[in-house]
Amino acid sequence: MADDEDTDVPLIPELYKPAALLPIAQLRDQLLYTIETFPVTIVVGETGSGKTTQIPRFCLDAGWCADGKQIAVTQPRRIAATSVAARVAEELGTPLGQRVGYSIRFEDVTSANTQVKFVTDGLLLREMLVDPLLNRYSIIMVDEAHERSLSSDILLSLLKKVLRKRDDLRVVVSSATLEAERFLDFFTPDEGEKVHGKSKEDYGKIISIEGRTHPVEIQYLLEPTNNYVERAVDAIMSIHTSESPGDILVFLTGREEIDDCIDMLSDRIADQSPNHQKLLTLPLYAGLSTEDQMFIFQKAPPHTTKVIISTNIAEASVTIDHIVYVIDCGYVKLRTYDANLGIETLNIIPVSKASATQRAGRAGRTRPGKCFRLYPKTVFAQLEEATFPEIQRSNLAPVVLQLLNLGITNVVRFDYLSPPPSSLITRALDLLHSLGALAPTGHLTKPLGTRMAELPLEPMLARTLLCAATPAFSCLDEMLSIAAMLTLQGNAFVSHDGGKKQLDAARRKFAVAEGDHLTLYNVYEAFVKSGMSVAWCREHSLNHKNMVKAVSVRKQLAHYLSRFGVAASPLSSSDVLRVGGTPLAERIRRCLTAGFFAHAARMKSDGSFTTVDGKTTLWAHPSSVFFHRKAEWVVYTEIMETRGKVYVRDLSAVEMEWLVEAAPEYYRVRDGGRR
DNA sequence: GAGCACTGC
Repeated sequence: MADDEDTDVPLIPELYKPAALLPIAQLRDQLLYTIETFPVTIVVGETGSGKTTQIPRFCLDAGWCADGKQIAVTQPRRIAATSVAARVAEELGTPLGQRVGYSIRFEDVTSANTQVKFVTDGLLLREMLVDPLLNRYSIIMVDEAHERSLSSDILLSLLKKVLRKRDDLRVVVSSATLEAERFLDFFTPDEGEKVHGKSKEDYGKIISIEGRTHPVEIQYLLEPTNNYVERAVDAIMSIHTSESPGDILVFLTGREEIDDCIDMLSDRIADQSPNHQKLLTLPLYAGLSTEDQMFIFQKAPPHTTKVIISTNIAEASVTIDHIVYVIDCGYVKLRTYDANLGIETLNIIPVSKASATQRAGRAGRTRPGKCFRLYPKTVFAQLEEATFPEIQRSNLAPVVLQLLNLGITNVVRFDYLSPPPSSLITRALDLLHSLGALAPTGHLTKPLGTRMAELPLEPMLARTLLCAATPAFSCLDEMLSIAAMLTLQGNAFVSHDGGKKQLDAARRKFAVAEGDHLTLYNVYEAFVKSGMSVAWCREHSLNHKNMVKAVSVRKQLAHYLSRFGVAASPLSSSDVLRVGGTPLAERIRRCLTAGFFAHAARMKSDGSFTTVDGKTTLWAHPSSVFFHRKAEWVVYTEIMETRGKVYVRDLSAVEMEWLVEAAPEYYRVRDGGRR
């Protein structure tokens, strides 16, 4: 099997099946007819239907690339784009990167001969800045659209606009059943309206493809439970003692629950007789190092049942073969954004029916399976049909900035698949205005606003980086490293052997009194000096894969800046440390203030912080140097509420005067009693 | 005092 040998891909995708055996083969002619006839085709297909690999092949064979045009297939995740491209290339018997290729951030495996290109949806969005009508493509297929990710939603809106201008383009949207009608309605013209001579009826069509999964028997609890972790342990033990042997996948919501579950399970296993079939429990969540994640793919030893206890990562991002039993707690941890407070919150909420169905399906991939839902059937009936779209619960500043840069001036009346609440858009516009990206006319400022939009960074960080290049701050080299480290979102450090103490000790070695940003800078510098060593990372509890990613991000950011014609000021090495009498470390913190002035807080005597308006109490995240140390004013780069407590991460000590200097208007208005 | 679900440019 090709997939097993594909060492570049860390997680092994679905089992290989000969193309001709897939149910989709029988639908070939109907699919091609629909794509030829209708501008929009909605394909409804379960996982395992072969739609992602076969539809591009059919279109290729039918001549959709004859005139030098390409077929693009978008994926929400990098791993999917690369692994599916590899499979299609193999099926066609061509080397990857020739007729079939992929393009993801930092990796463009395509050539002049490429006809079918797999891309992440975010990357295709960026491509629209250069080629707004996507003229090089004859067909664009948006896969996994039912996941309703921020970028696939925006992409669909933009494709609708492009279709109004290009009658030769075909759009294929692949979706789970429940959302298909919604997608079709979105694309088709209104009643009585016509687009390129086509009315609602002849503009789009839905085609269903059956999957090839095995039946999964579903069982429910009779009564609701208030402790699903305990019930999960009960269910594991009951499968272990009463069902035929088979690997088990358990869905819980987060790391702590997973650890608890494993602890409780090991207590219960200790009671078992030694000659019984054994249980091997393995945690799975994104925060684990790659090596630890790989354990789940290893075959269990003889007479051993694998029990994988996972977050939502196993629902769509990671596919594990040979799972026979699924245990679903019925909840998921989901991020929402409070536009009034500007705070993101991680809440545990009930899953949607679509999610529950997807989770259950994980049991039937290789043979008939069973799914145990840790809630009553009546509860399932009341679940939402689909997960709340990301666009309705996110900080929209990055999206709004991107739309404005694409020339969409009225972001309020933009044709969203699901319009976000206006408070989210207003908040985003306010922020962009305060950062100087937005002119009073509603257009992006030039060059600041357009440059901020082009950088693959959130707006506050983009502005910080652009400020770093100005003579007053002169700290571009340093800020590039800091920005790259910040994109790791707190995942620079990792505990290799589960030792929390070791991790904290490693962190302390790099810590400096000025705060977390300069600490991150020290980590980056030390990593590069180590020769990007794996052993060095292990010794210092650092995630090597992520550190390498920071190096790539830094390179990409530097490339953008040089394209803007922005470079580090040509200071001789003796001048670098002081500019106009200001030391480097202070310039860096002043520069951070210029981008993150809206994220200021003041420390109280008990070690907690208050926001500038005095309304919210914040706590330094335990990973921050200010978890132990004192400061007065700080700016922070990230804020998130978990379990009723608001945590800030990545803090730097600043002076009140710097805040007023950085944003006199912002702070004056606040003193005047806004909000 | 004690901790981030998951993606992506």
